[in-house]
Amino acid sequence: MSNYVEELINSIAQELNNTLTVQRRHILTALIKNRDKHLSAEDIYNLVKSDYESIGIATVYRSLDLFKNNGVVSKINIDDIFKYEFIFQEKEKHHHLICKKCGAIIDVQDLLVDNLSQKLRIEKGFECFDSYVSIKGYCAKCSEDE
Amino acid sequence: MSNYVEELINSIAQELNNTLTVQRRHILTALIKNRDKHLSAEDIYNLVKSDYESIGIATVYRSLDLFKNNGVVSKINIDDIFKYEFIFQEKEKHHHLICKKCGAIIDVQDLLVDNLSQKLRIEKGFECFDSYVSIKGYCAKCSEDE
DNA sequence: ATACATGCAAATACTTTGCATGGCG
DNA sequence: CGCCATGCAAAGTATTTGCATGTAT
Repeated sequence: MSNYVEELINSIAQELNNTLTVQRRHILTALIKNRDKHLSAEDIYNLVKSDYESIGIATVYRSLDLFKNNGVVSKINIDDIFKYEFIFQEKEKHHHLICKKCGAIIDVQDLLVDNLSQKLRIEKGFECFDSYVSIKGYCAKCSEDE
Repeated sequence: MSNYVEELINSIAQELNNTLTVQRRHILTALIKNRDKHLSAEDIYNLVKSDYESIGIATVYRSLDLFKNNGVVSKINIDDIFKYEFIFQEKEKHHHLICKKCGAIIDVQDLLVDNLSQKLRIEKGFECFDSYVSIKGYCAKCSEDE
């Protein structure tokens, strides 16, 4: 495993009061290594199983829930299926373009107005700490094919 | 039922080639009357059941799917549960502020930059036709209580 | 010894499907 | 008649839970 991934995981371990078991480390590793993909609970289960045979699916769900509650992963819904993704920076926005034709999921950032938090606080009194944006349409490739 | 709701349903019937059965009318009515709420499939089932006893849950799911595919309702995911809402205007955006404390769901519009579609087309070649935004945080009331 | 995490299997949603029936052109 | 929508029940998925066991302080 790369030093980078290892360091990242160790810093998360500290955040979680060093409660990172072997299983949880495997799950995090799978998420970090596949940060460009969006994994379902079962995807993660299978990935971990390939080098930690005895993992149970319940542990995967329990761990993902723990990570979600600690802001380590985000649980998103793409076309009626739940997927999990590692959150690299606290403030990173998780915005997706979803192609309705080929199913491609394109990550984008900074779609929202910059001062959104401030605007919401002033106009609505709403204190936001997480946002999720999904935009459906046709990706570049599929638009051409039209 | 108000004339308004009835007219609305009739216009949808036309869009769907007049395939609006009694059951589907009931489901639509429930959705329209509760347009300020976000209903789960079961919520809808129970609402319809109260004045159309024989409705089956499978019909609810099948109808909601039909409506979704015809752009009549949108299926959104709020805190890991699927909810359905009637779409009043073709171009209306489905943007929500979700309070993590009291669970309030506040609809907002025009959160995104105005020229988003154009920007996406130019920068990413992505042709968008629908967007969904969910922002989590504390609503005005719960922020105060902090 | 205590507390908590795990794996397994069973239980629980939630949603979809097969099929016989029914309504409508 | 032929077609499609329906209700019911059964089957599928996806996820959660109970519990005995294991592991680490």
